[in-house]
Amino acid sequence: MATEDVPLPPWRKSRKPAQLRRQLSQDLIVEAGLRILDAEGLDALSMRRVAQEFDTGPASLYAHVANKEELLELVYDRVLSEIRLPERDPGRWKEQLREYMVEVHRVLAKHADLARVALANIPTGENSVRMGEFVFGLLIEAGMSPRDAALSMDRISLYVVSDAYEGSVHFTRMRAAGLSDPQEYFESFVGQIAGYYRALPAARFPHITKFVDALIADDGEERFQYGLELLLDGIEARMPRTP
Amino acid sequence: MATEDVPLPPWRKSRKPAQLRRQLSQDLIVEAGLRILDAEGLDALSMRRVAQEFDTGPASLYAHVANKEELLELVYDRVLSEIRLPERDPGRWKEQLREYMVEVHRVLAKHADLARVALANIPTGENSVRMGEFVFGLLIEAGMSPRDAALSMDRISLYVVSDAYEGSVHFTRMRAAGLSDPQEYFESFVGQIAGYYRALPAARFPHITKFVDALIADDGEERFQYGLELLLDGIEARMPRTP
DNA sequence: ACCTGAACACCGTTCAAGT
DNA sequence: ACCTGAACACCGTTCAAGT
Repeated sequence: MATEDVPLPPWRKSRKPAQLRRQLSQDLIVEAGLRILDAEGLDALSMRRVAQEFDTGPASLYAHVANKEELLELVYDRVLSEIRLPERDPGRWKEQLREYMVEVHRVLAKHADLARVALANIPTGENSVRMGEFVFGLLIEAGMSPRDAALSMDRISLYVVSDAYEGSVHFTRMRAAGLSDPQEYFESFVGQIAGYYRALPAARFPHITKFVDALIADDGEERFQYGLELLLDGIEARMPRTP
Repeated sequence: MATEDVPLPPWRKSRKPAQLRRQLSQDLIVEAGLRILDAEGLDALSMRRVAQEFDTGPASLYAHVANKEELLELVYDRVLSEIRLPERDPGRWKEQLREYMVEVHRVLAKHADLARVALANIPTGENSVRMGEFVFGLLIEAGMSPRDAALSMDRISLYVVSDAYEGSVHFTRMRAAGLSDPQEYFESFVGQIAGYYRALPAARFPHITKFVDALIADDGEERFQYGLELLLDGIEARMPRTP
């Protein structure tokens, strides 16, 4: 993959001389991991698959990363580095917070089911603290108490990451089903859910069966927005008055 | 594990006659899976490990469950069956919703990292719809529009499950570290975080470094409660006036 | 219909041996 | 210091053969 070798004639035992060993590095490994993640998903991102990218075995990676967990955290932080943060403007804290959440969500959604890494690992990489300083600082400067700001920041992060992960579950299922058109997948999935709801016994499930249309009306993006506004309104209620 | 056999003398080839084959069933398999989950965590819950519980190989399970995913969903629904729901009282919708969220969170937290199954699978088992009918019906009866009720229910579920999962990540780490006292783990973990924050350059991270105490003040339970109230307040703001 | 052993195509990590 | 092949201890699932 790395260097395009001329293939050896089949009767020659293809033994690479030791001098041609690949020159690995942590950065190269992380980039390869990210490529695999984007193209094939998190489940395909194995140590063996990454090593394959350098025509070698998985043992070669352990000189540059401690283990798979560290590799995933490095890939995660690499992706977070794509997030650009504006200058803080506390007077517009609500708009800025909304924009921030949408931006983080967008970047995570771009990279398959990477959000699962964040959920499973409580990341503390460079970019995580950079983002933490932005949100925490914004809330503090807008007048919130440090305790409320810390708690709000924490809940905001959980919400964005968990919703991004939920979205990626659908994406992964779509890929597993061999579909490539999100629209097509979405309609067939929603159709199945609707059919299931309609088939439920109305006596035991009166509200679900009565309002199936409302239950399937909103897609992932609208659901994300709704929860986002719920949280923002809750946070606003805890913000000191600024009339 | 299942039947307490008298051990064979070592010189006897211990070959079970075919008539003594285990009598498997889906229920027995699900119960065994739940036992393993509770005792050793979700990562230990493999088809091979479940089969071991019946002194057989993993292939034997496939007559009763389609695959591992189905087994996990069955275990998940089995756990949800522990949740008791009260009579709906729309006048107390906020209290009832709070109690519901706390109850679901409590049951999930009891069963290791099972919440991961919910997050990865969009469950549609019997108990999921039972819970859905409760929450959706409560919001409808309290006067909410079907659309808002559907969206609110969806966000509530995501919040409870994702927070339960986040909590279980700590629990799993505690077990991996060989600790058994949550207090001990919590203090060492929080101590590490605090040390990391304090060591950050104050020029780039002025707010984090200044308010370390506030950032580490609240534990998982308090963070869960805080987000819960954020959501409830947001939902209340979308509820028609009832003065 | 249900159960089984063996096999297939994978995993992450370790270790001794190479350069 | 960095890279490697081989091995270890695992996975989920399939399949032909048994009862």
